[in-house]
Amino acid sequence: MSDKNIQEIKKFNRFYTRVMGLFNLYTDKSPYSATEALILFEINSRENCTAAFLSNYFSIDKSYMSRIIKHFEKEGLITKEISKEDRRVQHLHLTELGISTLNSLANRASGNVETMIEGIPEEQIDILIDSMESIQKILSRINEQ
Amino acid sequence: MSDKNIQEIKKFNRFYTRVMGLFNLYTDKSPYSATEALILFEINSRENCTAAFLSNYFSIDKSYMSRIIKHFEKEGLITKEISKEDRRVQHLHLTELGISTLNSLANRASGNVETMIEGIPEEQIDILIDSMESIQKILSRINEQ
DNA sequence: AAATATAGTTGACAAAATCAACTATTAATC
DNA sequence: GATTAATAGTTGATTTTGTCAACTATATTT
Repeated sequence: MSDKNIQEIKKFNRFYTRVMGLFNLYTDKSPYSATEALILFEINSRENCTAAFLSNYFSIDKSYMSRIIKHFEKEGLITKEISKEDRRVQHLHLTELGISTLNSLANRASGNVETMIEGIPEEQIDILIDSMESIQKILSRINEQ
Repeated sequence: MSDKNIQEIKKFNRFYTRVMGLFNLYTDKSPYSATEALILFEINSRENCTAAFLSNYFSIDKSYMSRIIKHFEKEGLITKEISKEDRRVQHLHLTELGISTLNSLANRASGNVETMIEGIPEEQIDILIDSMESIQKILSRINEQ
């Protein structure tokens, strides 16, 4: 692999790290961190999501994950339900409050994205979206759990 | 702006957040955090870099930045030099040790990027790089300090 | 000269994350 | 089928990361 390519990818990583820092998606003025928002999102998206899955998926220590989940439960955002097949595992589900909290975080994130791209001409946005889709497609192995 | 586009960008943000988490660029098995690595990188890249610049550039609280810099100084990675034009400001410079530390962090990051893209065919990599360049170009307003 | 603004520091604190030890349960091996 | 190993999740202790407000020193504005 050419070193030039590696350098270019690293440059993009630095760039995009900062983009996400500046538009701290989900996070600003919210009592929930970006990590917590992403976790809520996954709990909502997956049938029978578990702490072990989330811990592995986000490479977050299971003890920390346990505390985040405990916190969500205490706040009334989620419920835990012990699996019938395996009594060690707990399926996670958003409550009504959890769903509406996630929605408000998601709306905030949408607002931030709008700010991020405001003023960019339509055809540039199309290129942006295409590029983002390409990157995901090419790196999608990562999506495998 | 179409909601579909917003959703697609948010999806990419979630995706790439995780990519960066998994390949925690710079960071793994290193005594320096990703933030610290990025700061060292900037100090090295900019003439007369200052704490105020870094604080603003990365949206990091100036008190925290002050401590990170103090830590670098204590470790012998940087030196501070009071500006002649304005005695409030301190120009930051990497020492030899700072440079070699940054190099070793950068090598580690390169290794991680290689792992990230290994097995991806050449022409896909080209698309990946092009896409990354497009995104940077389109969002580059952000780079303005 | 006085008021404001900026660069950086410090103390106190809070939030985020890690590590190791632990319980409970299930799966694998003898 | 008993023993061992593995997995899901929890808890306590601790460290790292980040925030907030007050402060000093210098520079800029009025």
